[in-house]
Amino acid sequence: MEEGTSKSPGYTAVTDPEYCQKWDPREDCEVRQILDRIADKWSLLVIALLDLRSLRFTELRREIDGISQRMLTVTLRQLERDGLVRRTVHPVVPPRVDYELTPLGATLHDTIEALVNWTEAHRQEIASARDDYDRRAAAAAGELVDA
Amino acid sequence: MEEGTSKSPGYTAVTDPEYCQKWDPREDCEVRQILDRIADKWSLLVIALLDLRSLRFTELRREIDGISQRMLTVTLRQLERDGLVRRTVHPVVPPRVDYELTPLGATLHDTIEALVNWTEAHRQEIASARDDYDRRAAAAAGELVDA
DNA sequence: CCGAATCCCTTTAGATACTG
DNA sequence: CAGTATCTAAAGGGATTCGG
Repeated sequence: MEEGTSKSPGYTAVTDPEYCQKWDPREDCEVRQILDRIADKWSLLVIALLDLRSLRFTELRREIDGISQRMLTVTLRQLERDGLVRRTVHPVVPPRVDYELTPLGATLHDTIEALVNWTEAHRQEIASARDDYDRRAAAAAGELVDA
Repeated sequence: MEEGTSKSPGYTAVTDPEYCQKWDPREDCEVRQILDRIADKWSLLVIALLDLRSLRFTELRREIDGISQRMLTVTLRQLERDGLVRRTVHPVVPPRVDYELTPLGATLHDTIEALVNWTEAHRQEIASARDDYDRRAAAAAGELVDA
């Protein structure tokens, strides 16, 4: 166990201090901080859409059903700050702001695609797992009433 | 463009109605619903840890710095409901509850590893992008004061 | 008109005390 | 030990307003 680097690059023993430090949320720009940004409800959606083609603010808003203007603005600013998205303001009337992935943002393509594909591949299993769980929970609640 | 399935399985044109419906957050167990669960701050961390080995409640709590008991409980319940995590209660004193990935949960290994590896590989770029952004923002604020 | 900043209110997360 | 209950803090959504 002295080495343990060949099999799984990002994974080591849970008790490995280096592993724990890497995940420490207090360190600036450590894995947790970045993961919290990427693994975000809206960020992921924005990146997935911009990976197809560059879009305007309103186009994104229309595509992402349920997002508020405020959260779209906030999300885009965070992604811009992290260098994943480029924001281009066209000084025209009416105003036009285009958003596109930067080269860095584009490197997320494979990763996000993998995530989306996994989700699509397993949604039926998850749906039935939820049904099972809910049915059991309902049954357990029924027993409590009986008792 | 009639086919368009060879290159990128999960990706189609933004205006494709099927693509849009797939992402509709109102549909039960559609992609968005599942993605919101997987691509969650704590869920991802829990799954990554359980992918190494099964852990007890308190072990998870200790490993995931910053998580509250409540959010760990909530997260684990959601993952259990979705069939990704199995919860085993040992009827002993003091009580002992073990959490492990189900076979379904284990299939997330590659995907999550890819996400973690991407994060590790690009954290420097993101850190400098943030510095750039913040320095520019500060400079812009300075100009406003001057003006 | 579009993009975004602001205000207000609701929902959710986080901290802590308590229980089987 | 492994949670639940409760309270407080913060994030998110909606409507309005403003600047270009």
